[in-house]
Amino acid sequence: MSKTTSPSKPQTRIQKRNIMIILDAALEVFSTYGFRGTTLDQIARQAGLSKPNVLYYFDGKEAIHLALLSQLLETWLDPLRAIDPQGDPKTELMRYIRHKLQMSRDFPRESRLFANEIVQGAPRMEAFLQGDLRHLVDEKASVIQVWMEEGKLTRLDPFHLIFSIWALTQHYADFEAQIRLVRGSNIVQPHDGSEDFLDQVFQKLLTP
Amino acid sequence: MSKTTSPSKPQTRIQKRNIMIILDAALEVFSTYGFRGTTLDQIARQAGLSKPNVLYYFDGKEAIHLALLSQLLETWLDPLRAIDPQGDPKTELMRYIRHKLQMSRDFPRESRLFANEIVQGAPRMEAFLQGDLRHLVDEKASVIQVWMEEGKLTRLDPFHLIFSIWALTQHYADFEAQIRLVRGSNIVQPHDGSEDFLDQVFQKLLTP
DNA sequence: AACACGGTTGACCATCTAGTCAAGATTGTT
DNA sequence: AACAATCTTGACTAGATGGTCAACCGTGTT
Repeated sequence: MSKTTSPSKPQTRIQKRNIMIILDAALEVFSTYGFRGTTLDQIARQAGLSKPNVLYYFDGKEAIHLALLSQLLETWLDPLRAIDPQGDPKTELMRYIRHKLQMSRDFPRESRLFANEIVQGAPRMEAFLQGDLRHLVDEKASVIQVWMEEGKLTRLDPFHLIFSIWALTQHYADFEAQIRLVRGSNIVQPHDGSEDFLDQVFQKLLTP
Repeated sequence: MSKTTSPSKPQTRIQKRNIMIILDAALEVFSTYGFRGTTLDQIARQAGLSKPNVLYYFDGKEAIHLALLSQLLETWLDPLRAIDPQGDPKTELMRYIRHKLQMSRDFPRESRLFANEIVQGAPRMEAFLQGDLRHLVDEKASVIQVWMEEGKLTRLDPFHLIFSIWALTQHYADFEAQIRLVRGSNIVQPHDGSEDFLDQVFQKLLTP
C-alpha cells in the first residue's frame, strides 16, 4: 500500500514537516546526481533522518522521485498556459520568456532534475511529454502561428521558437556549472545579464 | 600501471579494434545513463565482450570515462577555434553556428555525454572548463567585441551570445527525447527545420 | 497515569557492482 | 612444431545499496 498517495487520511504536523524535508533533500541530491547516481543514504543524510525513517514516509527511492516529478510537472506547464491568445503577441511572448528565465533562476534544482531526466531519454516522463505538454505546445504553437500570419510577429517555425525559448532560459540553470567555470567563479554570477540579453534577442527577433 | 596511456608500446590490431569497440559501447551507455548510472556489465554487454576482458584493456570504469572525455574535449574546441578574426564577422559566426548544429546532429551521444557531466556539476571537467575552454572563450569574445564596436554586428554581450549558440545548437541533441515526444515521434525528426530556423534567428539577430 | 497510535532506528538481508585472479585459448614468431 | 606473448573468461571477493523488521521511543487523548 502506498503511503503518500492515499488522500483519505489527513496528515499530521510531523508527517507534513518530514515529507517536506525529505522532498527537499531528495531534490537537492537527485538534481545533482541523477536518479541512479543518488542513494537513499545520501537523501537520508541530507534530510537529517535515518534511512528507515525516510522509508517510513515513502515506499522507496522510485516513489520519492515520482513525487518530486509530478509535483514539478504541474508548475512547469503554468507559464506556457498563461500565454493569452487575446493579449498583445510580443508582450505575451516576452512575458513568457521572462517567466521561464525567472524559474530557471529561482528553481535551478527543479530545472536540473528535469534536465537529467530528459538527457537520459525521459524514461519516467513519456506520458507527460506526449500527453499534457504536447497538447499545450500544439495549442500555443497554433496561437503563435496565427499571430505571425496576422503580421504581428516575425514569421518563424512556432515549434522551433518555443524550443529556442526553453533552450535559452533553461541553459542558465542546467549548464550553470559550465558558465560559472568558463567565466571564472568569483567574478560573475551565471545569471548576470541574462535578462537583458534575452530581452534584446527576442525583441529583435520577434519584431517583424 | 595504466594500460592505455602508455605511449611507448605500439598497439596490436586486436588492441586497436577492441579499444574502439569498448569506447563506442561506453559512449552509448554513458551518454544514456550518466557515469554512475552506467555499469561495467552494461558496457561489456554492449561491446559484446566479457567484463574481465573489458578490464583487460582499461584500468576501470573511471578510466574508460576519462578516455572518452579527453577524446571528446579535443574535438569540442575545434569549431570555436576556427573562428577567424580576419574573416567576415557574420560569415564566421554563421559558420560556427552551422558547425555546432552539425555536430549536434552527427554526434548526439557525445553531446549528451558532455551534457550529463555538466548538469551534474562538471566534477570531471573543471580543469578543461576553466583552462583551455575559458581561454578560448575569452579570446573569441574579444574578437566578437571588436566586431561589434566596428559596427559589423549587433551590439550584444559576447559571452551571452556564445552561450546562446551553445544552448540553441546542443538543445537538439541533449533534449532530443523531449522534442521527439512533444512533436510526436513518427511524424517529425527532431532536427527537421533546425538549420533553417537557426539561420533565420541569427541572421536577424546579428545584422545591426 | 495509562493507553494507543504515530514515529524512529540498529541490525540485518538480498542483490548489485567494481574489480581480481588463475587458468585456459589464441595468435604471432622462430 | 614449439614457444612466448597476447588475449579471454568463469569463478570469486569486498563493499555498496535498496529495502525489511522487530523493538523501542514520543505524543496526544482519555
